[in-house]
Parts: sequence; C-alpha cells; structure tokens
Amino acid sequence: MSRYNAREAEPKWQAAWDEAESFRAERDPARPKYYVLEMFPYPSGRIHMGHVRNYAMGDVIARYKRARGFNVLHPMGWDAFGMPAENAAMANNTHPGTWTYENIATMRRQLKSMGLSLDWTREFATCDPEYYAQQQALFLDMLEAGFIARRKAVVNWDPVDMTVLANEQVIDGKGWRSGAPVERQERQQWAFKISDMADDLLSAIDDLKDWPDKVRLMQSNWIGKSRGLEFGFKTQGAPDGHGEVAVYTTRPDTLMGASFVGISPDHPLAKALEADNPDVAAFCAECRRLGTSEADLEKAEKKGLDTGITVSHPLDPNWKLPVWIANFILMDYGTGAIFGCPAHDQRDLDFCRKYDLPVIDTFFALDDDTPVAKDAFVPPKTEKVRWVNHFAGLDVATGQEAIDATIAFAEEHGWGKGVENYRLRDWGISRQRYWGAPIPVIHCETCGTVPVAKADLPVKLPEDVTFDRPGNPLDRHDAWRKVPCPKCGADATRETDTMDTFVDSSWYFARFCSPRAETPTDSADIDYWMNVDQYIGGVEHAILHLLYSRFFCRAMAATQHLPQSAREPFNALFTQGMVTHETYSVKEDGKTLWLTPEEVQRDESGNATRIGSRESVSIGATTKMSKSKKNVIDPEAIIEQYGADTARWFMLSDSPPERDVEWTNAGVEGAWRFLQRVWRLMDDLKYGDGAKPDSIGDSATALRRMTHSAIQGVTEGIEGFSFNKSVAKLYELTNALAKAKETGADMDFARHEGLRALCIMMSPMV
RNA sequence: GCGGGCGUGGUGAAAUUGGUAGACACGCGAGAUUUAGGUUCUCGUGCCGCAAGGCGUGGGGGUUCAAGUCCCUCCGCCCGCACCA
Repeated sequence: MSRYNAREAEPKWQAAWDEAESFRAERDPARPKYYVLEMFPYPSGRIHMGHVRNYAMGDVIARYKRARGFNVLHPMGWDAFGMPAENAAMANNTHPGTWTYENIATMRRQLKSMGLSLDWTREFATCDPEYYAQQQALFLDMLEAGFIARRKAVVNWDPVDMTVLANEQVIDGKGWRSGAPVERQERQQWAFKISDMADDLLSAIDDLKDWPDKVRLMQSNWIGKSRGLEFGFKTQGAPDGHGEVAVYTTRPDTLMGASFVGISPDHPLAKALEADNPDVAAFCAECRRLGTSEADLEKAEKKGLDTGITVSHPLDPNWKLPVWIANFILMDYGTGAIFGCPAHDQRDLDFCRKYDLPVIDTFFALDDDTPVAKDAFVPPKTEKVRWVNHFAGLDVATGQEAIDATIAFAEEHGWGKGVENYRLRDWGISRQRYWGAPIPVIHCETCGTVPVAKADLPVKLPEDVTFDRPGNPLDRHDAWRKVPCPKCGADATRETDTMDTFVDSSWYFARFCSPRAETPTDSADIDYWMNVDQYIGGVEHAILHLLYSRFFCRAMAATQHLPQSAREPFNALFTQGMVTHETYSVKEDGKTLWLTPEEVQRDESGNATRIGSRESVSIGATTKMSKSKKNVIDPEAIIEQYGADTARWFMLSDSPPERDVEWTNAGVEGAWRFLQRVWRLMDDLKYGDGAKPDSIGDSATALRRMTHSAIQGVTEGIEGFSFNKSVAKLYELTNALAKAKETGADMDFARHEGLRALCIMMSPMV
C-alpha cells in the first residue's frame, strides 16, 4: 500500500508548473477573462498563517475558474515600502532596500512552496523604481488635474527624536523610542482631495452588489454624510477678526436648549487667545498632548476651559452663552465649533454638570408628560415628538421634521443655512520618511512648488543614506536634495516627504495588467483584464485601503489612465477572518512570560506544561497569531512536515472563510489523514475503465446520486465562498466511495465516476 | 467614545426563503486489526434521566400556528477609527 509523499510530489509538480509557466496569463479576446486577486503582502520577513489562508482561498477560485474555461489572471507582488524596513535599518545598520529585497526572496520561496497557481512573470515590488516612477507620473497628472492640494495637517511630534510618529508609535501619549510626551503639531502636507468626491464615493456604494453588506455600511458611515445647519454666534469680547463663531449642527432643533458654545483647541479663535492668555495657552498645550487618534480623543476625560468670551443666541440677542474650549471637539469635523445642549445630548449634559453650566430643562418630549430626564433625551428622527418649550411657532411630527423645519426657519430669517457635511477628511499622504515613493515636486523660493518634469522621472531614492541619526535621511542628503528649479533655474530643493504606502496599494491591481509598460497602464491590457472580478483580503482593510483605491481609480479615470468603467476597481469583494491560536504563558518574577506553541506540551487531560522545566503553563485566550503573544505557527514548518496540501486543506475545512479559524494540531492531523485516505482509496478501489454498462443497479445508482449531489454541493460552496461546506461534501463523497464495496460492472462504473469527480473537485484546493 | 461584526454539543461547524436543530469533521467511548503504540476499520456519541419523558442555538423579553433565523433589550468577545500594513 503506497502513501502520498508530499515532500516528493509537491516540489516535483511545482517545478513542472514553473518550467511550463502553466499559470502565465496572456490576453486572449476569444476567451472570457477572470481576474482574481488577493491583497498583496507586506514583505515583513516570512509568510504567516494569515497569508496561507488568504492565498489558499484565492487559489481555489483561480483554479476553479480556470477549470471552468476562464482565462485567469492571478498575479502576486509586494507592498514593499513602509516603516518596518526603516526600523530594521536602524536596528541592524542595513539599508531598508536590502532588508526588503531579502525578505521578498524568502517569502517568494515560501509562497512557491504552497503550490499556488500564480503568474510569477508579472511580479513586482512597489519599491521597484520602475513601479514608483509610474506612480510619480500619476501624481503629476493628478496634481495638474486638481486632485492634490498642499495644506496644513496635524501630526504627532516627538520632541526628543525630532520626528513625526505614526499613531501606533504613540503609546500612552509617549513616543515609543524616546518615551517623551508626544505633541500635536501642524505641518504643511500633501493631500489627495478625496472629500471632494465624497458624494460620488457614497452613492456608488449602492452598485457594489457583490461586496459584503458590512463593508458597504462601514464605508457609508465612514464617509458620514449629514445634513445640518450652519450659522454664526455673534461674539462679545473676542479678538479682532473673530466677531462670529461659526457652528455646524445636525440637530438645530435643539437650539433652544443651548447652554454653551464649544470650540476645538485647534480652532483659530483658541489660537488667537493663546497668544496673550497663559491659561488658554496652558490648556491648549495640555490638549495637544493627547495625540491625533480619534479614539484617544473620544475616550479621554472631557475637559474644558472658559474663555470669558460670550456669544449671543441667534434668536435672542440678550441671551448670552459662554464660549468654552473643549478637548473633545475635532477641528477636522464641521467648523470645529459646536453649541452644547445638555437636555438632548449626553456628552453635553456631562460637560455642563462637570463645569456647573446651566442645564435647560428638556423641551422635547415623546409624549405629553415626559419629565425632565436624568439622562439626556435625544429626540428620535423617525418617531413622533413634540416641542415642550415652543420653538418660534413651529410645530412638527417627528425629529426629522423638527430638524428640517428649523433649517427652513433659519434660512427664511437669514441667520443660518442648511448644509451637507461629510465626516470624510482629505487623505494626507506626506510622510517624513525615507522608505517611500518620493513626491516629485521641487520647492523654489521664487516659483513656489514646481512639479518635476515627466522626462526627469523617476525621482529615485538615493542609495547612500544612513539611519544613525534621528529624522528623515532625505532632509540631510544635500546632493540629492539640492537641485535647480525646473522653471527659473535658481537654487531649489526637492520635496523630502515621501508618499503614504496606501498610495502604492491604491493602483497595484491595475499595474498587474501590464507590469512592464512604459506608462502607468496600457489601455489594451486594462480593457481586457480590468476590473478585478474577485478581490480577497482581511476585513481590517474594509475602510481605508478600499476607499482609497476607489478614489484613486476615479482620479486615474479622470486623468485618462483608466476607463470610466474601472472607477470601481473591485467587482466582488470577500473579507476573510483571521487565523488564531491559543496563548500560553507562565509567571516569571511576577511578570507574564509568553511561550511559543513549541515550548508547550499538552497531556491527555488538556493540561499544559513547559517542555524542559515541566512547570505548569496557563492556557490563555485564543487570539490572532501575533509575535507579541508568541502564539504563532510557522507555515514553513507545517509545509515541511505535512506538505502544502495539508495546510491548504486544513485552512479550507471546518471554519467558514469569513470567520476566524483556530489553528490546532488535531485539525492539521485530521487534514493530513484525510488526504492519505483519498490516496489510499485510489489504490484500493476497483473502478474499471469508466465504460457505462447497460444496466445500473440500486447500489450503483445510490453512489451516483451521491457523486452528483457532491458536484452540486461543492460547486455551490465554491461559488458562495463556503469552502467549508464544499469540504464537508467531499468528505461525504469519500465516505460513500469507501463503503461502496459491491462488485459488478455498474459499481465499477459508479466508482470510476465518483473517484474522477472527487479528484477534479479537490484539485482547486489541493 | 463612535462605527461594524460575531455568539449553536466537549471542539470547529451545518441548517436555500421563518418550517424535523446539530450535516460533515475533530475529540471522546466501545470493539476489531496490529508484537506494542501510531495508522486503519466497525459501532456509538447534544444535555438531564434507569426509563417514560423533559430541556436545549450567550441572558431576558416579544411577534408568529411555527424562531438559531424577525423585533426589543442586556452581556461577552473581535475588527476599524484616518501616519501600522
């Protein structure tokens, strides 16, 4: 009896596919195309189980579609710019490029050992000058077309390292390396004007029929369209130029309950006051230590400072409200100023109680006798409401009508206007880092910012840089930085900011269609291959990456790099769950010490001990595999031991693809045993030559029914992204075949048919 | 804090549209094969109960002839929050 030997079979066939370029995609107008793409990996060093899951799923689709007669494009590349390469450069005194390309070599080898049906001839890395040269060309076209602006934006500033920090590098308000308190700081930044396209990006979501509802909903909420009232409060005692404070509110119907006006610490009025009021300056400085993350701002204790300035209520000039600076008001949303209505907003109520501001009684009610609520009462938009304190003679039926009536009233009397507002902010792309695509712009004292001429592209990153000092090496690289102005020829300097890596990943899928073209895209290739028919990746990208890509394709269409039909690049989207594992830890000197799965042994009753020391190990939560908790299984070790097919089969079994899957040893063993079982079946079963006999008995008919029911179930499973159900059907068919021991020509025929179907149906998976 | 999702046996999960809850697999139990273990094969396995029977889809409430599925509410876990990729 033979055994399936993955260690021999897999490299053999992988080499054969490589040799024959079996998965090379060529344009062929005679055949329907299918473009399946998984989110390309960041070359962090080694592939992880999340990659295995992602690429195993994509490969099922690619091989399935190929088997159904489609001309399949299934490419792979590398999202290769980013911070980790610079961190590695600092830690190991290497060049980020060296580190990155070494990682790519390792990960390419590892991916190849998975037996994926990829067209490797199209491979590229975003840090290849050939790629970012084209990206710079796109930037120049988009700059000319008005999609890009230079404006102030807020960053995290580390005053010791003298560098800008990413939000994830700010830990408890301190820089991760220096430990110094981080400050919010404004800088001139390049930004894509994505908010100009907010309405189009929002309304087009309706047409993304094959995207998960949750992603469409998240994107809608992220764009966050609202209609409200914008109006000004006249100030008393404010510095010159601040005679009015403009506010935006989505609930103008609560205006009669206003008890204060709040402005952001970054509001122009707050800044004006800072200059000669030390209390204001101190308060604003404290607010700026909060960093830039919205979650941090929202979770922080709500604090405020009375500016001493007052404003008049628009409906009653004698009604004065105090102006407070409050740390929870975002400068980026609306006008950076609000009015607070404690009766109808919980946060405002908490704020008023804390600072002893007047709380006006509830003047909205659901019914006749609603008392003054202990908690703020938000008048529902869809239900019947009633104004208790009459609002200037208006009467309404629902909260929404109250809003509309108030806006109409304000417009009629000329003190405010109804406006549409979006939560979506412009996309700041400037990064004060070396390892990214240089922004192709030159700063000249007389001409201002001047685009680099297309003929001078690419603006290549200089190789001779060091990371032994804080800050961006480009800033101190005079040979690279100092250039003549393209316009006037005077001494000028290059822009030293590089592009956000999200730019790189916003069009790579289009580049895969013609990766060696001398222009960003080639229309013949784009017309044939775009759009991506199926895109697969983690749900953590549900908003930013996907939204930026949608924007970028619109901008590429407007600059003639894509057809209008590719404005929405991804026809169908699937978001997969994470790969998780148990965590193991021991206490050492009162501290938690995490252990890797290899350091832990489980006995029959499920208790865990540390290998070697035999101390008892506590089994913690099952969480996403991560280096910090050490609950990581290395795919390469699994592939060496069991083969890629076992790893792939396990990944596709049991757990629905959109849900998290827990990696377990038992599960891997089970997958391995099943593959052996199928191999054995082929050896053991008698199945003839497939000739159909004249008569077919009941047993053979039952087996044939099973075969065809499996064909239907497996097909539906793959089409519906329920690979676990396909796998279950394949188990059923395998069980039925193993039990079909009867002799006879009809049984030989039914077994032949069943085994053949089994092999074909398993082939996209293993 | 805000936005989104998830919760079904010991475990991963099935359950077209509101219509027999637990397909399939892991694990476990019993038996067979094997020098032994692994492997392989057969049978059993939601929970309580000797049984009859009862109870069961995170908790509570509701709609319905009928609820895992729809509605309300609470709890728990996970993802995102704009400079991680």
